[in-house]
Amino acid sequence: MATKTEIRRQELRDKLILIAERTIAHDGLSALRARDLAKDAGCAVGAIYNVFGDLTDLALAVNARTFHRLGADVAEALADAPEDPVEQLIVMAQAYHAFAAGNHLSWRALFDIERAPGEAAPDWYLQEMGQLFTYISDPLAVIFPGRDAEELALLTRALFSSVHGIVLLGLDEASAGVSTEYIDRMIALVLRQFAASP
Amino acid sequence: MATKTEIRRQELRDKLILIAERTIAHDGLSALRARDLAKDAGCAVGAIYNVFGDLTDLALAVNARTFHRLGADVAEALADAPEDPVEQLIVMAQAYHAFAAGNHLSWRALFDIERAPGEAAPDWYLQEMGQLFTYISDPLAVIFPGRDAEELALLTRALFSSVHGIVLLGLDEASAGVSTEYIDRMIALVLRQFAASP
DNA sequence: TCATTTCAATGAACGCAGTTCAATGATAGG
DNA sequence: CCTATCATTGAACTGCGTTCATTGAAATGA
Repeated sequence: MATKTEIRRQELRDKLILIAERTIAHDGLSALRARDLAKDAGCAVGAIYNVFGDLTDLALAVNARTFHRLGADVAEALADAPEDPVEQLIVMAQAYHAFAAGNHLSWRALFDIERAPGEAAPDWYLQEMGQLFTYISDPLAVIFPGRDAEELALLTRALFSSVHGIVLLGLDEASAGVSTEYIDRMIALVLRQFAASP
Repeated sequence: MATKTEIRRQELRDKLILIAERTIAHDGLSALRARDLAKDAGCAVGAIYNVFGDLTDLALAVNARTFHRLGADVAEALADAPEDPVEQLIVMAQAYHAFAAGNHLSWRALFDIERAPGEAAPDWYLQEMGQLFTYISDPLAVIFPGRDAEELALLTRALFSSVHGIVLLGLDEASAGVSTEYIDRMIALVLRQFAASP
């Protein structure tokens, strides 16, 4: 049964995630502080630890939502993309870039939580990642019909990592607002060049 | 004149950098603690702040040395590389990977110090980065003789970022020791494919 | 050489984090 | 309605980077 306590727990959980989401988006992961969180949520600091193991667990809950939004953005871009598989790759990669640029601090938080060495990635992470990889490998299979599954998987990972690297280093020095255009050009350059000779 | 005080200052500086280098290499940037440092160096905690503005300055001094070692490794690999420009790119990228894998925590520290938004990157960073970019753009100019300077610069940045991304995400899940081989294969795949149609 | 000034070295103390836990208060079951 | 249970509380604990009044050594000039 759903006891009164359980309901309050769930409500506090949701409220904390919402506040943490706002905090991370505005001021970054490092601005997530237990006392501020408690004040904003109208609860005691200890209450946070009844609902989350620690602040990292809360941040991971936020990351799960962020990753989900990211996946949705990429999926939407793919749905509106032309049929040409190379253009599909470019559109998705630029959607990835647009999300990272428009949600910079939230996106950074996705990678700024280091899990202990040897610890497996969370399930939702693998899930969403697998979805993204499918979006990529489908057009790749059209572009490179001769390659076997293992090579396609390697290509998929490699391309995702490449786009991620371009966006990561590009946004790092995006103090001037100039670089957004350059990042999109780099993405298109790499992907077009990459797919030019099947 | 070199006063006794200045000599002691310099000696302490060097000793602290050495200890910090060891600490970061063994246990990562987050293991750099003022009190441990002082104990290991045989000085008071306050003495650290006579020589470095704060612990970040010390970590940056370590990073400068790490980046220099990285540049030297890549340069050495390039010196031993065959004449074919594509192979040169691959050899350098794999040397980058080898350095990152063999100096994982030190290499991570290069990117884990976030500078304040709007703040320019340190001079030594731009210097070494420019050197690396030259190593890349030279073979690229041979592979793509038709492209103009701006496009070559963009290609250079894009390729560096791509390799960086492949190594970064690859090493992240290198809990199992399997992935080293996969990372090298992804690098070769991307670079060969990229350079296949000039 | 010695007196005096100057400035480096010290480490206890400060502020600010995350996290804990004994005391308190509300809730669920009889 | 009573009572056992368990959630909630916030002061206290720990550990961190950093500071600063005090101490002591080094440089300076007579």
